[in-house]
Amino acid sequence: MEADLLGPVDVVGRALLGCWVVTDRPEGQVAVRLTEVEAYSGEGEDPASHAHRGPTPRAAIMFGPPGRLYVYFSYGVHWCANVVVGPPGRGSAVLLRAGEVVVGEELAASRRPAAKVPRDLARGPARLTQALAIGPGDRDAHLLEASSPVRLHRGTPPAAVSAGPRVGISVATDLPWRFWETGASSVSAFRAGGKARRRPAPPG
DNA sequence: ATGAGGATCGTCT
DNA sequence: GACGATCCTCATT
Repeated sequence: MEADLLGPVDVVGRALLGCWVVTDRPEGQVAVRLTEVEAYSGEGEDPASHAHRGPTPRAAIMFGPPGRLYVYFSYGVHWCANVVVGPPGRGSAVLLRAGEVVVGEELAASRRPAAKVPRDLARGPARLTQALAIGPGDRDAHLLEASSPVRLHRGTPPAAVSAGPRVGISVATDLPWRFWETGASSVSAFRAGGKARRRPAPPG
C-alpha cells in the first residue's frame, strides 16, 4: 500500500478512489469507500495547496512521510482530512472529498443528524470526517499501521474515473485534479471559488 | 431547485 | 486583520 502513495500526486489521487478509510472508536467501526478526492501538489506550481508556502506549522505534516493523516480546520467550523503522499519532503497530499459508508451506517448516521439519506453521510470533505469521527485528535495518524484507529486500505477500484477542476478554490482552477468515481451518487456538488455555481451534476 | 447568508477560528500576512 | 480545500438553514422560484 505504501508504494501506491509514492507516485505523482494526481496519479496517486486517482488510485485512492475505491480505497477504504476505516475508523475504530469506542462506539464502533465506520468504513467509507472513497468516491471523490482532490490532489494538492507541494512542488510549488500549486498555489491552492496548503504546502505552497513551505513547511509552515500547519503544513509541516505534509512534508513528512507518506501515509500520514493531515487534518485541518476549515471555515472555523469543520475538519477536513488528507492523505500525505509522495516522497518525504515533497509536501503533496490528497484531500478526501467524499465516499460511501460501507460499514457502520447506523453509527455514521448518528454522527450526521442532518443527513436525510445514506448518500449524504459522507458526501463532502467535512461530512466525511464527521461520519468517520475524524478530528484534531487524529492529526498525524499513521494510516498504514494496523494499530492505528484511522486506517487506509485497498478496496474495489471504480469502473471508470472522471476528472475536473477542484472545488472551493480561487487559484489554479485550471488543474483538473479533482477525481471522482464516474456515476457515483455520493460525489459532492461542484462549487468554485467558494460560491455556488449553476452547473450540471458531474458527468457520468 | 436554487441561492443567500451565517457560523466561527486557526493560520498566515 | 483578513480569509478560507464547508455545511446548514431559510427564503424564494
